[in-house]
Amino acid sequence: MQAIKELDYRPNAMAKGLASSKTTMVGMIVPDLTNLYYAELAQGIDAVAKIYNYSVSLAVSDGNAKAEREAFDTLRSKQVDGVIYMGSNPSDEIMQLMVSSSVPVVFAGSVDPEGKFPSVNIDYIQAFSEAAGKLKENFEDSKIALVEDPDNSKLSQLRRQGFFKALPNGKTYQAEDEYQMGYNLGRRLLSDGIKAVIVAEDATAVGILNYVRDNHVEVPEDFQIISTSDTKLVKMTRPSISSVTQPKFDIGAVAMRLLTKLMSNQEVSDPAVILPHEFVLRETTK
Amino acid sequence: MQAIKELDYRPNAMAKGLASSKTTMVGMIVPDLTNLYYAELAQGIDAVAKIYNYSVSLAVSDGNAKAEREAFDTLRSKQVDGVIYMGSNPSDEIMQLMVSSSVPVVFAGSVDPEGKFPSVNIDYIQAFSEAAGKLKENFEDSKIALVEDPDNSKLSQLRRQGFFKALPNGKTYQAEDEYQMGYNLGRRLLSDGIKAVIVAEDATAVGILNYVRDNHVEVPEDFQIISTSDTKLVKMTRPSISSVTQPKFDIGAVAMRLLTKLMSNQEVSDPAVILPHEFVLRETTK
DNA sequence: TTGTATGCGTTATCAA
DNA sequence: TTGATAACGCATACAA
Repeated sequence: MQAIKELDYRPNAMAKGLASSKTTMVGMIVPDLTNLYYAELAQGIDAVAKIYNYSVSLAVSDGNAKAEREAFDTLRSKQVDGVIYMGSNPSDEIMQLMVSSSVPVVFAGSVDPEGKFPSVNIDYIQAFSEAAGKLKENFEDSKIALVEDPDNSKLSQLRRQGFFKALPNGKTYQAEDEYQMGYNLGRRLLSDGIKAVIVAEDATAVGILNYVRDNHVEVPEDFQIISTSDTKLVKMTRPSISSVTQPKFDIGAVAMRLLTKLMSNQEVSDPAVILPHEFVLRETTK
Repeated sequence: MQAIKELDYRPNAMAKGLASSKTTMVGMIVPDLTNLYYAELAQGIDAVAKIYNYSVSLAVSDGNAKAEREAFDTLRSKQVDGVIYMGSNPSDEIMQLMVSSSVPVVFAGSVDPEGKFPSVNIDYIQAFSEAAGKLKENFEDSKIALVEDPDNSKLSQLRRQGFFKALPNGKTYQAEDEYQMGYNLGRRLLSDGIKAVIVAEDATAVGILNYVRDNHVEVPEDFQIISTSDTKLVKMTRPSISSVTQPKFDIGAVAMRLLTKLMSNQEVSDPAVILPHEFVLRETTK
């Protein structure tokens, strides 16, 4: 203890890792850090990683299959003890890699299409069904649309399932998760006579809102919007956007906690954790 | 090559690291991932880290001295080959740790108070002076305010220096980098008769804008706003916010590139890189 | 060029 | 309980 002070000794993590075959490092695969949804998940992940003394190795996947694969590969070569996967549409390729890799994986705010991995999510079907229900009161089905990712991911399917459960005759539109894509879509929505939308991604929702407002349509009088991630964004617009809320920080935190259990071979009672969502009424609905 | 395929052999990064005393891992200290300014820097960092085959180990510092210290400590124990520091106000503590640690450090979008480390930034004095100049045309000095972080960091000093260079009789207000803090400050600004503000942080700027608008003040007619980070946020508000633009992705990228040079002991010609900024006129100024 | 031993800083094993 | 020693998987230096 004396010497440890005097020499400012610090254990060498690599030697430790080599000998114990544990790195106390987890990989975090994330599509895009500038997407606030994932950023907030990441904060939750980081927070509990700290508590359990894990470092987190970042791997931005851009949501494309190749980068995703490479991200997972470098994580593996780094001998991470586990990985948190985020992404709306995991490629078949990475799914295969993951199942065959033997490192524990948990999905955070992302749905595993085959249900092979533990995951933490909200009940998307229920959430989208409820959101659709709010709009049903004011408009006929055919005037209400779901704006979803162009991918045909399991997540998209769940959202659609919930949406159609409440609105069997609702419409669907595709737009990538970008502000400008939403803005561009606004034109089509208006010309198609759509009166209300549920939007899968916040940035897209803001884009739609701005297009609609820029074209002098009154919100919520003549057009209503419900967003479904409830990031900081939707509180910053005017009118502010009503939204399904998700406990994003907690989703990340619980996912990471789950992973720590897996990494220490503890039993996991329920591998598919569902956290509660809510609905916040703001100014784009009434 | 045959065997490498058959056995799906992957080199063990730890053994490699132990033997070569290189980890091909860099640490990234970031105050808050949900701050889009840092998120965009991080994307730039990650992009060139990939190119040079470095992994990046994430360490969220919350901008507080203790967490910052711990972040740096765990990075060191992980034997990272270098670290990218981000943060508006590095504590004395971490500065000391860094100088005494012998691992290469570069500051990205963050100013080193003592100029001891290589860094990548814009010319804050110039940028804030120019921004202030735009407002000077329309209002008298005493009606124009700089909204800055409450910390008295070197960065804040530079901003102030630029601001006062153009507006010797300008005012200053403090607000933490949060939407709500900006919103709250809005009240004081209006009651003090302020007519135009330059805001150091985007989220704060949006808060001010919304307060002002919510209280039926016309923007830009009766109140003008200039933001200075130009994150996605400022394009999403209505009116959209005029802003000093920063090449955030590039700042991160160049910082990481610089770090790779340092890590391979190459000479670095200019350790304090200044990247060009611009000004984008949007709807909160005229 | 190809092969062989030694060291990297720990953990883990086994003996004392 | 303590102490010595063999892995851990790769680099590196040296010998063949």
